[in-house]
Amino acid sequence: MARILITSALPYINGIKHLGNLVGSQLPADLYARYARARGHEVMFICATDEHGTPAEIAAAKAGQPVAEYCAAMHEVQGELARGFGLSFDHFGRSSSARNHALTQHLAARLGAAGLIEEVSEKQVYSHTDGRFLPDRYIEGTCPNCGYERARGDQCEECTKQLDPTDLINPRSAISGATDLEVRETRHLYLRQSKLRDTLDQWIDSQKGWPVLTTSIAKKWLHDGDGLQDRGITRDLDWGVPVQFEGAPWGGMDGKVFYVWFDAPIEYIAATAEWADALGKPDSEWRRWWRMDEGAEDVRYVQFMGKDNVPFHTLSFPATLIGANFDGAEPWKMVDYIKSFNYLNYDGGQFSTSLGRGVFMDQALALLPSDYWRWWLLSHAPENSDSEFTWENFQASVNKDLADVLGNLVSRVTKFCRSKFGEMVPEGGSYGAREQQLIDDLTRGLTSYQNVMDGMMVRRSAQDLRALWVLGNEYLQEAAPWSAFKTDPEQAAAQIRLALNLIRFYAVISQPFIPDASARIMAALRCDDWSWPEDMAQALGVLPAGHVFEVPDVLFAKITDEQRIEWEAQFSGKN
RNA sequence: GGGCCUGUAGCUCAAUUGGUUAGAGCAGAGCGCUCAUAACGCUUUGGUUGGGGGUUCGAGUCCCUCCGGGCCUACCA
Repeated sequence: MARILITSALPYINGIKHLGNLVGSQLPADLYARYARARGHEVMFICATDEHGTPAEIAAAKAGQPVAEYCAAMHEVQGELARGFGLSFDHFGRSSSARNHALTQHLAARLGAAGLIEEVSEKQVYSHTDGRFLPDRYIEGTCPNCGYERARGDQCEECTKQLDPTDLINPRSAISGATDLEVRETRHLYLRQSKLRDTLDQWIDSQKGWPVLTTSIAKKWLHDGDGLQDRGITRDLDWGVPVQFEGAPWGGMDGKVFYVWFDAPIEYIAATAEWADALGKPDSEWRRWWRMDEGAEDVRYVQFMGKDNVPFHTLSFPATLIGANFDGAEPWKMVDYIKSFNYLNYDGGQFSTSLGRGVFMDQALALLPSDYWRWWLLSHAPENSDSEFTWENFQASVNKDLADVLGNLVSRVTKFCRSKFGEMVPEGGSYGAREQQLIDDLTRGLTSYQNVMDGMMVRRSAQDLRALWVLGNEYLQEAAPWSAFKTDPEQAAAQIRLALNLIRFYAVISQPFIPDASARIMAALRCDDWSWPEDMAQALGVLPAGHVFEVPDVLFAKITDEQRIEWEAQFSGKN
């Protein structure tokens, strides 16, 4: 038994996330958390909403709400959707929490004490109409290079030239279209992460077996050009963690907040504190997960995220934690493994919130139970390259894997038993060579499944699980209890007794992928023994002869062609 | 422009890191079964591994080059 700390990248607050966001971090993290718990490990699974930054303020303004109200409401919405998808967070926190305010300020002060904070004066574009400073990407204008009229302040998407906002001709606010822009001088704090470059480089090198995607992105940032650059960690915004606070080692920072990417990862820690608070536990309970000197030395920490999040998790967040321990007084737990994902595309293009293109979490749950989505998304997770959602593929995979291979197996076994023996595990007969072969095959298959699950090989795990389901159909075909019943009912009884236990076994091992269906199987079997199979023969004897069960409803109804066609049209984004 | 990833059967993906005849699932074809959600099982068709060149006893894997797809490039998060 180990202690495993799992965090999923924080979903941003400004709207409902689409399936691509889900499969890139929260869903695989949940798969791993559920599996780790099922294997008997002590798990702390943390997620939260990422609530600061310009987009949150703009989304709130659009919704006509104060930003705090907007975030509180969206947090509830996202939390409800997370529950709908069966995401088993130990705590779903908020980066705007008091805990995160305090911890972010504390860590910033520590970085200041370490000499890793620098005050920098820079010029930023201020919009009078919007009443705010505008990030480069929120300024639009004509590209001086190619004449494209909707170039953004950081880069022209037409000719890909890198730009400064001041390069733009006829600059305007992308939020309001206002042209009363002004360049103002403003002071900000920079994290001097360049000073930690070699430390970070060695730390990355010392990690074993990280995905190429993770290390290559980190290495790029460490060594590209002049190497790792210092980074501004404050912004001129209202909504966020105040930079000026009591005991701050700097002055004159009133009215500024920390940059969202500084406080967001810190929320992993703060959310664990929120967890303790919610349960009335003392601080020591969360600190034993995060402080090496307070019990976290045996914790294994795994992070899940999309590739766009990798630089912050491999560089700036570690720099924050390393810097905060400059004098050895605060050894924070650092990540042990970063599982990163590529993007999921939608039917030949990208998911698009603005165009209404693709399937979003709320829409998905309105169409089908979460297990359908969990299964398809996980079995097609974009681990090695971007992958693609198509309705045709979704229909085919789900119908075949869930309805035919697994659902129908449950159905044929329970219904056969009911018609021949009643809704009770039949007694009599004994297991022979074919049953032993099944046990051997299952043992081998389970070992492989466990290995790939341990290694967080998501697609491969789905394949292995499915292969285990198939073994059940193969066994039934060969054993043919419907034939045996005619000549030797006792043998048929033994075969069905095994098959009913097999179904329970499948419910247990499939639970990380399809928790609701697993729970329905277990309820129908009137069994609450979820113990992970350690010995296959024993696991297939959990339901004794005489145990009463009931035939469940169809586990997975098939997706019809009519439904598929309708959904294709509904989500094409052309309306 | 620079960097990284990627291209394998009609489709979605593997290939133990250079090692025998490139494998699975789906789709297609044939056979079997009749317990089951017209489900299941068995057999089977299908490949110049994007093109070309090179290194090697041996290349899907390494190198060069060309073509295609994608991502990142530090103030969206």
